[in-house]
Amino acid sequence: MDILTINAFNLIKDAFNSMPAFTDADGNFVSGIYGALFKLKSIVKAGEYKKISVSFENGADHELSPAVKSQTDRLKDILAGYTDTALLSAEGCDATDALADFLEKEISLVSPLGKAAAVPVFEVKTSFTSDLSEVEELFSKASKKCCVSASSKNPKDNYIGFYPIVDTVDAGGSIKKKNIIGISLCYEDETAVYFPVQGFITADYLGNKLTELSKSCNLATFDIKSSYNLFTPYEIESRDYGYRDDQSYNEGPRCFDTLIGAYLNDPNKNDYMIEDISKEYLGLNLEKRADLFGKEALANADQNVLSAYACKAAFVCKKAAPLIGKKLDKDGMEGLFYNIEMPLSYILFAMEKEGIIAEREQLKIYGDKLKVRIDELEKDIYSAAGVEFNINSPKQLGEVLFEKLGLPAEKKTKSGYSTAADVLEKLAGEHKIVADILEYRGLAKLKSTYADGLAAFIEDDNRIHTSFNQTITATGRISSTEPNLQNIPMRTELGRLIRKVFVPKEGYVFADADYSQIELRILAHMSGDEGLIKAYHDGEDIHASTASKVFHVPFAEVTSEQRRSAKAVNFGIVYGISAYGLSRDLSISPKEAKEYMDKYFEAYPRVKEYQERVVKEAKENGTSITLFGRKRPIPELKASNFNIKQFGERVAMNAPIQGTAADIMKIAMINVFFRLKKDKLKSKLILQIHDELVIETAGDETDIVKELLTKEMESAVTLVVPMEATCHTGSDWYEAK
DNA sequence: AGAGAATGCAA
DNA sequence: TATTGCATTCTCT
Repeated sequence: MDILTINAFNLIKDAFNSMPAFTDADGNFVSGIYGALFKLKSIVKAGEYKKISVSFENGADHELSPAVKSQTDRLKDILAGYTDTALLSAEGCDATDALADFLEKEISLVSPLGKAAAVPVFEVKTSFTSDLSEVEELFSKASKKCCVSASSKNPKDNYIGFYPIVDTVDAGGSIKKKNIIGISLCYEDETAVYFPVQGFITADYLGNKLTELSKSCNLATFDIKSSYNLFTPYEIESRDYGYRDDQSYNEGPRCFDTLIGAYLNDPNKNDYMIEDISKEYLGLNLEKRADLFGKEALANADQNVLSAYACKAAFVCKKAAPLIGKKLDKDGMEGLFYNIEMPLSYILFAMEKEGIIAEREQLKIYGDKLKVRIDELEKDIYSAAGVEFNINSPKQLGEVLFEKLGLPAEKKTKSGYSTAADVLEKLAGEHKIVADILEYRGLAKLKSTYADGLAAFIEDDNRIHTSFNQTITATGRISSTEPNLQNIPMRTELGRLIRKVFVPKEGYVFADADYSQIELRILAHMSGDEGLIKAYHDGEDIHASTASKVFHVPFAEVTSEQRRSAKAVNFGIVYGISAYGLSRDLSISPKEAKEYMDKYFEAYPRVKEYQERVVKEAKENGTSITLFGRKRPIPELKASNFNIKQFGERVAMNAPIQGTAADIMKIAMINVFFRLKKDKLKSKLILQIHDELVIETAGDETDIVKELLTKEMESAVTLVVPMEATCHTGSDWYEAK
């Protein structure tokens, strides 16, 4: 009777809906929590009830918006912090002053300023329309309002923001289909409008409108790659030349991807969401897409909510683009952005769209073959162990090996025994089960990740369409997901056979070209080391040459063992070496490894100077930089923790080299792509694997493409050492590599 | 369900 | 106690 039970969901919902929403510094809604805590405090203070109980029971979960749900969860966490945990139980806790004080304190914590305050809000008016004549008129207005003169310098402060709404739906296997269900347009500060794909307003229609706009206006969006299936910007459509190291991007209208720009400005982040860009560059809290729509298909979303969201996003693109651009300019990355990354985004789109044929039946046969052997090994392992257990579980495997069988353990990981391959290899002599486990592991990996894994990505056109991601890596490399086609096995013959399922279409072959030691050549260039440069000019085997210098033996007398060691040292140098790391790689003592390194630096003194220089500069500027101006901040260098600082130093040594290699490959891709286009060849660029490009080549174009590919890669950049690329052709990827 | 750890594949 | 990634499986929350 004296107890009041309050439902938290209703509390949050009422509070959230009855006042202007605001968020915390991370962009999460907290106004519902704020209101709920405030109401609770009032009730406690009023003293009408002796006991208070907050219930988190909820019968209609699916009807709640994600924003309400997440705030309710957070409220639960907050209230769980109260000393009397009966607050959350049915009995309830006493409505004391202590509870009121606790609530008061929590109220002050739900805002970044220590008190709740409304944050800046979007002042843009939003609407939507599917009326053809209205849409026509709006596009025409946009075009007039944002027209950029083709002759005079582009001020780059006036953008038409657009934001496509893309719905992702499962299409079986691991395949996801992406549908554009509308786009929003923002061409003035005050208003934005959303055009749902509907009736006469088709995706094609909207795409053509955008292409038209791109002829005369600067367009800004977020993740432009995802809108290329809607439209091709005029600058791409009309382009017939490769990379240009000039400022022609200052003339004529350009497209601006705020995602790519934000990535270049801060490449260390893991993800770039438009909400973050809104917050960071404009100080505006754009609602998180997941908060508004949850996991529901956007096609079913409330048109008003979707429209408002899309409009605000377009507004963010319009307003953030000039600011992102200004920062790029200030940091000397405008050229990198306009001359490399923006055109590259289209190339990646085209490569994804093209895809690569994977033969389903061959993959199945391969997988079945693996299965036979896996089953055999499984049986042997169980009988040797005396129990059946999950071999894939490091925990269970560790128990079997190190407790049941009593093999000597190296307790290495946080959660128990390490069963990593290098540990197991050392135990191979102890028990015959170990070799079986290693073989089992290898085959299971091939089956699950490659045989079965890849098969799930084969679409109706018999092709795998990977995603190339341009804004993931801290160094400027591209990455590949769903599936990752940049880590198809190569080292072992059995694994390498997977590549046989990747074949060109009828009448075509693969042309596969890779750079020869691009990173070491870049090191030679950037360090200016005469010995390294000379070795490359003389066309020497660089690892043998290094071995000759490090071990002080004539070039002709270098043993294969010495060459192998030298190769490992060369790799280590590129990664930012430590004696311990090298010793582990070569299975030698750290002392010996240190000697190798000292001799290496004696042989190539400018390399040592170079490494010291880049670390010093990185410490001064807080960033590393590539030949083409790509920057990577290295906050680790300021750390007080020795290991973290050491890591920062290795990063400072590696990032300019790996990053420059990435820059060069991107330039080569631009040159290759637009050369194929200009020469109207049927052959298409389909894969990039960091230092390797694959072209699906029409049979009658084989010689031309081989020549073109090699030449464009080798001449992408001119360094003090020659760039060398080797091209092979074949009727599958295995043969072509 | 989602996160993190362990493992292993590539350049 | 070497650089950059991504996928799978297991395990815990």
